[in-house]
Amino acid sequence: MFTPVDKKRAFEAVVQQIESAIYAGEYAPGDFLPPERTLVEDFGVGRSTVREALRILESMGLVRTSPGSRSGPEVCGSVTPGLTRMLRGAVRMEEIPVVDLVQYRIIAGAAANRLAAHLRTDEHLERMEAAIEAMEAATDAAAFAAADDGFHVVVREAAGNRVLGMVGGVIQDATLDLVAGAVGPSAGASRMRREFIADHRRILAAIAGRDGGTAARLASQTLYDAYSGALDEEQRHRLAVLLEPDVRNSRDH
Amino acid sequence: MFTPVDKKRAFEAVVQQIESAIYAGEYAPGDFLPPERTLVEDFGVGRSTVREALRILESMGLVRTSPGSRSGPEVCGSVTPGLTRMLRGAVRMEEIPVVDLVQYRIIAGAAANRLAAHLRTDEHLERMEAAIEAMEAATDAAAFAAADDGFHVVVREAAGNRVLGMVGGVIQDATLDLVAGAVGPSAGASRMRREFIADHRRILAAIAGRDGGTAARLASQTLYDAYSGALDEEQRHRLAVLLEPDVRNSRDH
DNA sequence: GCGGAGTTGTGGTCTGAACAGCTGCTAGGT
DNA sequence: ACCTAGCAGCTGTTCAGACCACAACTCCGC
Repeated sequence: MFTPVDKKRAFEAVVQQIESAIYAGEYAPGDFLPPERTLVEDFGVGRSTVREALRILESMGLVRTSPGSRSGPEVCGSVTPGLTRMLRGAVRMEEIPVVDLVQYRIIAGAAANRLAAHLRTDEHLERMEAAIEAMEAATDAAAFAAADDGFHVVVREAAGNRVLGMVGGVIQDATLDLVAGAVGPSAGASRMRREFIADHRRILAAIAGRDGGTAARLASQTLYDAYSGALDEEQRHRLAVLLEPDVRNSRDH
Repeated sequence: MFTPVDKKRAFEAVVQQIESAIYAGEYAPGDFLPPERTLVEDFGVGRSTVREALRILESMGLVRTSPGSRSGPEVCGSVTPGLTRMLRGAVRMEEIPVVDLVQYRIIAGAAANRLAAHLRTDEHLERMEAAIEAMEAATDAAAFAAADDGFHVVVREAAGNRVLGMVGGVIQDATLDLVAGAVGPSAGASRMRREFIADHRRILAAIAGRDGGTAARLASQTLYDAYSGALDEEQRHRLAVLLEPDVRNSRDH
C-alpha cells in the first residue's frame, strides 16, 4: 500500500512550521517572530512566500503584523476573534432558514440558562439586572434589542462555555440581521414589550435561585413566543418539539 | 467629534470586496473568479497584493486555487474544514478547554437526537443501522471512530437543522482529532466497544420509536460515559449538570 | 476518428526595488 | 544636565518583472 504523496506548496510548509512552533510553546503569546527578511533566510524561500504564509497565520489569528515594529510579527494569544469571524461568514453563506436559527437559539439558550443558573456569580446577576433596566429605559427598537442582546451575552458568559458563547453570539447576530424590525419583541407594542421584560425578570429570578430547569424552560418559552408569530404551522411544530418534550413523552405513556 | 480613520492595507480591501461579492451571491459555489492577472487589472494593485488576498480567502475556505486551471480560483462552498482547523488551533492554544467541546457535544447531541426522533425517515434509520454495522465490522480504532462519526452525521441530517449540522460537524471533527486514541471509546477494550455499540442500538431504537426524550437522554449519557474518564471531578460536574436536570430539580422540591 | 506534440494560459515562486511608518539614537539648543 | 528635533536604521507594504511547472486546449499526422 502506497501512501498518497502530498505536494505541498512552499508557503503551506512555512505555515505549518510556524504553526507547530507556536503550538509547541516555542513562541508564547506576546513573543515576536523573526522579521520577514530573516524568515526568508531561515526557510530558504522567497519573500512573497513568507508573506503569504504570514497572511494565513494572521487570518487565523495566530500572529499580528504592524509596520515599524523592531522585532517582527507578534504572536498573539487570542484565536477567538478569527474563529468568530469565520463562523459568521459561514453562517451568512449557508443562507440558513430563520426557523433553523430560532430553533438553535431555543436549544442553545436553554442550555446556557441552565448552566448559568448553576455557575453564575453575584456579579453576573447585577449585570443581568442592569441589562433589564436598560430594556426598560430603551426608547427605540434598536436600543431595546441591544439591551436584550446584552442580557443574553451575560447569560452565556455566566454559562462559562466558550463554544456555546461564541456560536450563540454569532447566531444571535444573524437572527437580528434577518428579522430586524420584522418580528420579535422590538417591533411589538409596549404591552408586548412589558411582557417580554417580565419574562426576563422571571428568568433572572430562576437563575438567581439556581433553578436551572425553570430558567431553561422560561428562556425557551420566551424565545418561542417572540418568534412564533412569524412562522407557519409546520415551522412552529419544529420549535414546539423542543418545549418541555420530556413532559409530553411521559404524558403519552 | 471625529471618527477614527481606519487605515486599511490594500490586500484587506481586496479580501473584503471579493468576500462581499461571494456573500452577495455574485459568485456561487463552483463558479470561478477571474484569474490573478485579471484581478490585478480590476483592482489596480500588484500581483502579490492579490495573491495575499487570495491566500486569506483560501484559508477561510471561501476559494480554492489549483495550478493549470484555465478559469481562475474556484469559489468553494464548504467552509467547515477551515473552521475545524481553526477550532483545533484554539484548543491547542488552550483558549478553549476540551471540556467545553464535550459539554457542547452533549447539548447539541441531545437536541439533535430529540429532533431526529421526530423528523427521521426510514431511509435515515437504514443509514444509522449501516453505520452501527460498520462500527461492529471495524478492525482498527480509526475505522471505528469513522463509523461512529457517520452515525452522528446521519442523526444531525435527520434533525434537519443547518446550524446544528454545521457546528456539530465541526466540533465533532475537532474532538475526534484531539482526543482520538487518548480517551473515548476508540481506545477502550473490546468490551467497552461492545457496550458503546449497544448504546447506539438503544439510541437507534428510541429514534425509530419516535421517542425523542429517551433518544436525547441516551445520547447524552453515552457521550458522558465516553469522555468522563478523562476529566477531573469539577469538569465532570459541569457535564453532569446537563444529564436529566429537570428530574433532579423536581426531586429537590 | 484518434492519439500525441506543441501552444497557451494559469498558479507558484523568486528577485529586486521603492515606499511608508515606527523606533531608537544622536546632535544641537536651552 | 535636560529636553527636543532630526537622522539613520529597521520594519512591514507594495509593486514590477521574470521564470517555472502544470493543466487544458489545439492542431496536426496517422
